[in-house]
Amino acid sequence: MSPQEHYLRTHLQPLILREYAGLLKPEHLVFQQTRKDFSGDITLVLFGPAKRLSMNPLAFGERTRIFLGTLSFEGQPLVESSEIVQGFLNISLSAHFWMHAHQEGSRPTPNISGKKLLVEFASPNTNKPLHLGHIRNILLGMAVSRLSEEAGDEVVRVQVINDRGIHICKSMLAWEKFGQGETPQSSGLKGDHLVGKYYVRFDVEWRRQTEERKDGGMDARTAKDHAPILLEAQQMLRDWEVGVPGVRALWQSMNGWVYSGFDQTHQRLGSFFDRNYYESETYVLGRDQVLDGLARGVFERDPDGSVWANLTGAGLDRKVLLRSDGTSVYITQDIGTAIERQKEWNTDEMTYVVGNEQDYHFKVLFLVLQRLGYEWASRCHHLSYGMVDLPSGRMKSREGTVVDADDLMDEMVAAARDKSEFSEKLMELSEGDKTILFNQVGMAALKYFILKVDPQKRMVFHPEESIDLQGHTGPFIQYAHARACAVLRKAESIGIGASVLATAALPSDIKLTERELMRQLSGYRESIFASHTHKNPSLLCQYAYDLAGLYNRFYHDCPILTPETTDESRLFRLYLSQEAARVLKRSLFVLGIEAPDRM
RNA sequence: GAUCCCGUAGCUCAAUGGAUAGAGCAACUGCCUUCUAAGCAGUAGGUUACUGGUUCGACCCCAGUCGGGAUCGCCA
Repeated sequence: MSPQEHYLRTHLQPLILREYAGLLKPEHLVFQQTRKDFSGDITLVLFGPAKRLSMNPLAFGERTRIFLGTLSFEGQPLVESSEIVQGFLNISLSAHFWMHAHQEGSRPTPNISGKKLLVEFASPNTNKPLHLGHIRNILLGMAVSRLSEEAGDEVVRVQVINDRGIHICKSMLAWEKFGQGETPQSSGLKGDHLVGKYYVRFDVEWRRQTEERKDGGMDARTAKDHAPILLEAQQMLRDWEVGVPGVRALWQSMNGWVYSGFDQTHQRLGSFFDRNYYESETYVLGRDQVLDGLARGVFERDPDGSVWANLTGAGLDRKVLLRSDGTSVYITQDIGTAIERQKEWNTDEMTYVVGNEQDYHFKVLFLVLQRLGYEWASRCHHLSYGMVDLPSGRMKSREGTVVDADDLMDEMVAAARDKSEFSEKLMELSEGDKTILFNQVGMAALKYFILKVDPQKRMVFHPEESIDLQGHTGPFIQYAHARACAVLRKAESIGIGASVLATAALPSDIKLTERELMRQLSGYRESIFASHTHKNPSLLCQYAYDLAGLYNRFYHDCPILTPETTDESRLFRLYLSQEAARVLKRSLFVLGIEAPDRM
């Protein structure tokens, strides 16, 4: 809740108790920011309360309006003006109040919540490099983590790396057959890309064999499912499982290449983990829990020996948990991992950042955990996000339309460089500093592009057009910040530094833009809170964009260091610049975006 | 077939059940000899897929229809 709303609610309480006791409660009041076309800061919607009181909205509004007129804030009238328009009470609060409110609301909650959350994200396979889909996942995971931290929680970041299975065997086999000993060192290829190359190579060979056999008269299904290279890969998986030393050694070295590649990508993205889980270690987990559940009658066993959870009562299907041969399936492992992790970290909440194609899987998983009697299952949350599509539809590795994460970052950074490499403003920067800057700007464009969209929704990425550095973008917000920094630098150079700014006070007269800037600043904490509770970074994106836009307008409307500006206004405007810069930088930080001082 | 998600300007996206549905891109018009023009100001662009319903009020909630996507494996 914003400071202004909180203040009004609190101070309207006496009126409510006195006049409307029993009929109206403070929570029945609905406030919203006043729309642009009307004058006012905050608006009380009159319809709801009026209805509860069986009153005319106008009458209720007028009585409230008069009461508000009697309120004071630190010895001065709280309300500057107010008017009722069509069932809305528009209230302008005093500049004096805004001076207080923006300081109050623009800082994160000071106290630690004591809550510990676990966020699982990224969770790649080790047979190919990361792509745009992973980027969305990772950025969401990092952003919700930071949001939680900003809201006062402790966060544990983890990922589960799918390092075993037929997919990695395919890469390994193809490398053995066609690789001629190629390594990242020998070829200069990034490790994950090298392994991905052999995954593709496998597929090419597999298709070749399939076609060859189809031409030989075999039916398509058999040709594909019994192609020699696939059989070899399956044999390799069996060898891996029993621990054949050669296979294990190759597996370790190829996975090692992939991890060093992933590390580079994560470093550029600014993502990190407190703990990695490897499926090669966790895939055996969960079996015991399932058997235990079976013994307790939570699950049922079919005649063929397979074990099932019957979820039909909850509107879902029956779900197999153990195969008839007693081995685990995917969800078995997830059950085991969740339980293990809860033991290890004892968190208050677990969030899984996973694409919405697994919505059903997580419904089942949480329900099964609940049936097993784990009360914390109700605090598990699937942060489901939509796919990133291309204009042509879904990315398909078969058709080579997958947007590679590293390539994409390179392109964004190159676009940032193209835009301003020869800009006069950056003349004094060294080449090294420019490189850092263009990285910051390019990555900001990419991250903001992803994060500004509601996670739940599918989004479309245009390879050419989406590389945008103007308008509703990350660089726009960075730019507002850099602008403010430039003013502050200049001020400092003429002797108005931070210590002087600390003495800034409200001038006798302020412009609308200055007031709006204070109002926007006052909404920071509320924005963090909303983004955090809804696990939706796009809300914070919108907030930061609005703040940046407002600062740009302020910058345009309110000259600061010019002679005609009075001393008190100059000081105040510098102070507002400092505050805007601070909150912009903080917002960007939570979103995982850097805020350069000049650009 | 069943279930879930989505459908808003030419394009990409906003809008706790509240006022005349907002931004950006693309198009067009202005604004740099003055603190950063990656900016500011403006023009144009809409039957919120469609049909009903709920109510003081619906892009939002409910029912149905149409379109797009996903899931429903002893795959992961």
